[in-house]
Amino acid sequence: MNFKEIEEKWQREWENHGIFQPDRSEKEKFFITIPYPYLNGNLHAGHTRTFTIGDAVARYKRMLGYNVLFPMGFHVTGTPIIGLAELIAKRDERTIDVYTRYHDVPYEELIKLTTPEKVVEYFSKEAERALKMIGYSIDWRRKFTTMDESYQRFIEWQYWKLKEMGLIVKGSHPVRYCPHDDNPVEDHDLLAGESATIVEFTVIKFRFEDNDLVFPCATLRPETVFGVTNIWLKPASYVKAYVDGEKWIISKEAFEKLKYAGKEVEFIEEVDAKEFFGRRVVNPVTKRKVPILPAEFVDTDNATGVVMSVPAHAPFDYVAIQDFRKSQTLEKYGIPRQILEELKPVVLIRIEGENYPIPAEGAVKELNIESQRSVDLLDKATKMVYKKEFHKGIMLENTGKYSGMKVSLAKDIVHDDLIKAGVGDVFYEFSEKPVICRCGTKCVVKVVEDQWFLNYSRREWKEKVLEWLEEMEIIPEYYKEEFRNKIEWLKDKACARRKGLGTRIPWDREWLIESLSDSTIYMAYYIISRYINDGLIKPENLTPEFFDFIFFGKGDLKEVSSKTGVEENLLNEIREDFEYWYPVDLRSSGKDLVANHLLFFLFHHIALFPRKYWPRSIAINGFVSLEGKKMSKSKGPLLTLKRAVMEFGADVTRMYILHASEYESDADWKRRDVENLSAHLARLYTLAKKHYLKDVDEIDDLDRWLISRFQRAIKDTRDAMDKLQTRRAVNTAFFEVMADVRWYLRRGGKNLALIFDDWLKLLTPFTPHICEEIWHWKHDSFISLEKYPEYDKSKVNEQLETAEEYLRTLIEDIKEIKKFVSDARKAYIVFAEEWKRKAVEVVKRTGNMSEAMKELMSDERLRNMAKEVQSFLKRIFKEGYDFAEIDERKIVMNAKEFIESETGLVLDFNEERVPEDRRRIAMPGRPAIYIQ
RNA sequence: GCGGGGGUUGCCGAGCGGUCAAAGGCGCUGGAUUUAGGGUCCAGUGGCGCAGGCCUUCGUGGGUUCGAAUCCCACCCCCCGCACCA
Repeated sequence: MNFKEIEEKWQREWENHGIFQPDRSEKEKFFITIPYPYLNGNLHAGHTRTFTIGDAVARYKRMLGYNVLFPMGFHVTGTPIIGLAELIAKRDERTIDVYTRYHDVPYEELIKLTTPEKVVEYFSKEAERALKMIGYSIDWRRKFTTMDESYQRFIEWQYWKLKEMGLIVKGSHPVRYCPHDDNPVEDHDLLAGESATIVEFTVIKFRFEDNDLVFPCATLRPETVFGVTNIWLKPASYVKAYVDGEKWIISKEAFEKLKYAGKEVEFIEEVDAKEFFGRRVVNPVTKRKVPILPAEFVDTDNATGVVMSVPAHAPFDYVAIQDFRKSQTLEKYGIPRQILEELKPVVLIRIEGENYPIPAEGAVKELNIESQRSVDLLDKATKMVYKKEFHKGIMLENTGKYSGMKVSLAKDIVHDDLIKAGVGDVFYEFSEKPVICRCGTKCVVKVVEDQWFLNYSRREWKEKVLEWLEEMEIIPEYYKEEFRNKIEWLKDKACARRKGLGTRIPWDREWLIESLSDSTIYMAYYIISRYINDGLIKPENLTPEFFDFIFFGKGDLKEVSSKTGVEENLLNEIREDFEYWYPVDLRSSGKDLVANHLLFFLFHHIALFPRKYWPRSIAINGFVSLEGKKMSKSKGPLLTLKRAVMEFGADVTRMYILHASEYESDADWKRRDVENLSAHLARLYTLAKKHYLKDVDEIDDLDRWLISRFQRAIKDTRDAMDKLQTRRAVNTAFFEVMADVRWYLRRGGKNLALIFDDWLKLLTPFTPHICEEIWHWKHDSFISLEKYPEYDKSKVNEQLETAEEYLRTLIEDIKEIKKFVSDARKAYIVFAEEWKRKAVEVVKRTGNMSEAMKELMSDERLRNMAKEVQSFLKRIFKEGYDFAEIDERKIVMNAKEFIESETGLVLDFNEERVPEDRRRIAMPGRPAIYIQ
């Protein structure tokens, strides 16, 4: 058998007959979408998984009788494609290597892709080819890319709408930025510091006691401002500068950073920190005058380089002050020693059950820290204190209006209050350093001003989304909680970019709409795109009136027609299409999109469309790794969809990926397992060859058993597919049916054809090509369009199933015993005597030992063997008493030859030959076996 | 740290109060096959056992229960997200 040939043949046939191109009809519709892929490379195993699941569901639903729409488009918005084109143009070695080696792009082809347009052109063609090669039932009439002019009209319309609704606001936000490239930096642009996040420091302005010089102390713990005993500067050169009109003392590094922080900064002069030591500044909150002191641990490259000292709660500060006692530092700077008196820790946070009166002291003692040079230990101590106080701490009386508040709460409130009072500010800093751009420059945090934001933090919007979430089906269910949390957590999102491909913000054309922000409701665009692809709609027809009419039914038909230049009939047609297909019934996606795209997908649908068009369900699937290794588009390893299909075939690839793990968990692609799987599939084919076309003989119990078992497989498979549990579905439909089939054949079954049609149908969503092929040996229709098998309860025969199970156990038992008998020839079978059956029945009814005994003893025959009856009853109670109602003798007699061939023993039913003590073991459902 | 998920027999993974030594696949072992391998088919695959049995396992430690892989509590470990990036 040649998988490849079969697959190509049926893909051709499907396409020629257009069987996956649904139009509006009387049938109930099912609209399933998978996120369109981003085209900065070839489709890989991750796509393979998400798409195959989608296709299996699409095919399944189709066979259930739904009119299924399963469309696909391509995403090209954003910077990576541009970046890729640039790298290729530059002949970047690593890129060339990754794209030839992992993305399977031939070198000669690759080096031609020097513009974004060429990249998109190439990869979209490749993607479409790959998606066809694996046999997805996609309606290709609707494809598009997000660069298409028509799509841009659609996005512009959407953003005008959002703007009208007041959902787009202006704001600023911090980004990672390279001063050299003069551009924001993405993860893959970094040499170091990929995991660094942007941390927001609170700046508290301490003023000189006798002039307006500001010492901006940066802290992550603004709530401890009440415990400040002094402030720290490093004995080094600082900068005096105007910052938004104030004179600030800051480190040199901070001065550079502030230039990007959206502040007006002007250099005045360099100053030596020495000048300030011993002099005093005023705590803007407590008004206490505190001294400026030197400390080596101050990192001038962290925030402002000016630090407030809270010895009670900050181990660094505590230890630095201790150091004064041991060293001559104070003398060195001419500071009187009495100052130490002032530096006593001021405790301002209480923790229930805390051992040490001063938390910082406690941590320092616990870790045995001697000097401020033990930076690692001090970091650890800081974390310890911080963690404890943040979660369990309560603000003390000396914190004024914050007294009694939880620290976790007070922190933010103090921060906000400081800023409101004009004595606070923010300073953005990286959580880890260094952060270095590919060009070798140290990155900074830049605050981007006047940017457009989607106002996701708006309460009413969130409420609506949260409310709808409760109505939706989320698969797996536990993700609903995750969605709830993420909706709450979602803040305003910058939706505009300076660089990249995409659509310009229609009212501010300097900005482009960011790539996730243009992909929120594009499923609605699939309805229109087919008319665009047919040439019936041109970009110039896509006026706001057009979209308003199609999506909302807004406007007078005649007027809309004249304004858009689209015929009335066509407008109606498209409007009806939309009403028919919308909403999206299922959006199935990888779990990486939960906290972004899927949220936006919900938010935008809910904002823009009437309730009846809101998404019905979302499903989340896991990732794919390769031989246990994480895949990476830009670094490898990577397995392209195309390569998988070329090497293993479409059906094998599909079945493997569906069966590799259950829907929500991660799957691992193991080459060896994949190879093995083709053997399984080949077995199906071989079985078909042997049995599918055979006429069915008269049906016997064994056939009925197979049919009965098969009913369960149908039920289980459907149940699994309804929950998108593809692994379970494949396991049941393929492997477990296969196991039954093997038993059936081993038992001498001859009529496998009985279930074959239905078996093929059952498997069609998973392995459509081979099923289509075999099906056509007998039929002219497409199995892909056949009706999915239905569970028929009347065909389930419990008795027969129990009988087969009985037989299986009997054979196992005989084999088990046989192990212990050398030179075994005969197996004597003795069935339980009739009275035992009766006894079981009595026990079942009475459920009580003494009552059962009493009743049985009323039978004279049994009374004569009271002892044996009693011990039997004991045994039933001990071992349980659930025996099936089957005719054991008949079953064994009918299967005599089979048992003999399976066990290699001759069966004998002559009870005389069996010793008394063996014979007595016989139970209903479990005969005595004696082997000689 | 916060939030979500998870730790099952050699591996992947089902099971989620009794029918569980625990589905299915992989791997391994043995057998069959006009028997070189490979493929295919069949069987076995925790330990012990001269009779269908017994013993020990489901991250660790407790608990609830006649009975727990399954329920409760504590602890340990792993994965993912924490954003402006597709």
